[in-house]
Amino acid sequence: MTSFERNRSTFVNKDALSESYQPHQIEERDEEIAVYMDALQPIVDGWEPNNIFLYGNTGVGKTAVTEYLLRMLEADVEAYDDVDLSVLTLNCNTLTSSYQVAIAMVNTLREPGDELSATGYPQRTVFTKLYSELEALGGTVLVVLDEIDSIGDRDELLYELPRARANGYLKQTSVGVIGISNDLQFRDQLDPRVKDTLCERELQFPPYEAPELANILASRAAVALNDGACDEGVLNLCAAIAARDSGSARQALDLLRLAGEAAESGEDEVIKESHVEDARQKLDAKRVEEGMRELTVHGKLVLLAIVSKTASRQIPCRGRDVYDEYRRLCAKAKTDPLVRRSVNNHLSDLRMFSIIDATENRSGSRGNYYSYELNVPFQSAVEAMGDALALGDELVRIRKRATQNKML
DNA sequence: CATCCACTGGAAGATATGGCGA
DNA sequence: TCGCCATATCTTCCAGTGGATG
Repeated sequence: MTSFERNRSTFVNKDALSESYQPHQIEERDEEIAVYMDALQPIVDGWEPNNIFLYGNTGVGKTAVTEYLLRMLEADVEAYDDVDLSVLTLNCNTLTSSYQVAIAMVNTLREPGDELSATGYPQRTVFTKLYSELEALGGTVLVVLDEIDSIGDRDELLYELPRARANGYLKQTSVGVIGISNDLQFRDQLDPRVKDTLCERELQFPPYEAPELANILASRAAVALNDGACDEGVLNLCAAIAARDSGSARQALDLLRLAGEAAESGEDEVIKESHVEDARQKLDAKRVEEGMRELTVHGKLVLLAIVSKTASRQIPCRGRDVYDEYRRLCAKAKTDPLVRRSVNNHLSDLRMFSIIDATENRSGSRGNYYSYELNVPFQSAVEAMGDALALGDELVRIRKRATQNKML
């Protein structure tokens, strides 16, 4: 008689290493928490809330600390009858204007089925609808706008919201805005009037250093992993890698989680340093795939042009040659090619995603231009292209050339 | 020292798409 | 239906760049 048995696992609770996990204690952010609590204090005291602006790279604890403190604040404020607090959290990730943020806010406040559509209304109308939703809540409303930098320079809402009461749009409700930004430049490019109010209280989260990351990892590993599931040095290695490239706890935790998965799938009971190396490559590949998903058809064609040049070892490759290859691919795909300027835009997008790299060439009377090359493993790029372009035979040829040139 | 090359990238306008209200 | 509204993507135009060249 056979039976099912649970695999002996590296993990006890893998969730403790995932993005959504909320730890009971926040490590290594005591100073920030103290300043943050001070900025939130007026709410407890029954005064108008401060507007708070947080900035720092991804994975340095801005969102985690915010969630942690606001949960605590909501619980603690229960004790006071005269404080009526609501928290409205919104990730502005995919929202590219104040208009869209306002619509998303209204929609989170409304019942399902009664939502606004993404376009069609004048901006003023949307703001008015937002005010009436906020007014209906009453009391103090904290609006948390995570990744607020994605609205770029269309920041009217950030001007409006903090002034809503002063301008008579709200009577029953006081609004405090907590803006969270990954982009350090965003603060500086804000309209000066916005900066004055929104950045009333500012809080910068510096990148984590390696020892701090090691502590964070240790405390999560204690919950997530079996005792002895981890070789000496693995935590430190994850911490060191993450500290060097980003200072991000997110990256450190991802490395550990993926290393654990690599160990499990290799039937190893213990995570070793080699598994961390695997994890790192996986993370790289994931980054490319995610960047790739954002690309339009032409963005992909431009990238494919560079991939194709790479397969023939004709890199680094100047814009002109990329463009020629791109036009050839467009003809294959029976798509009208874009003009050169637009392809330039795609190239600079790809550069922003760090999928490609550009070096400046200044050759005097023969002009200045960029030379492009892939900035990710060739393999990951080819795989992430998938067959979205219906250019299967072209992909086959690229792979073949790459094999001949010993790229794969 | 002016000129030139071969771009880069900002600005503004065009086009297409999807949705509102009358 | 029509006139508006917002957005994404693309096009057109063009000023700016800076080392080599004569």
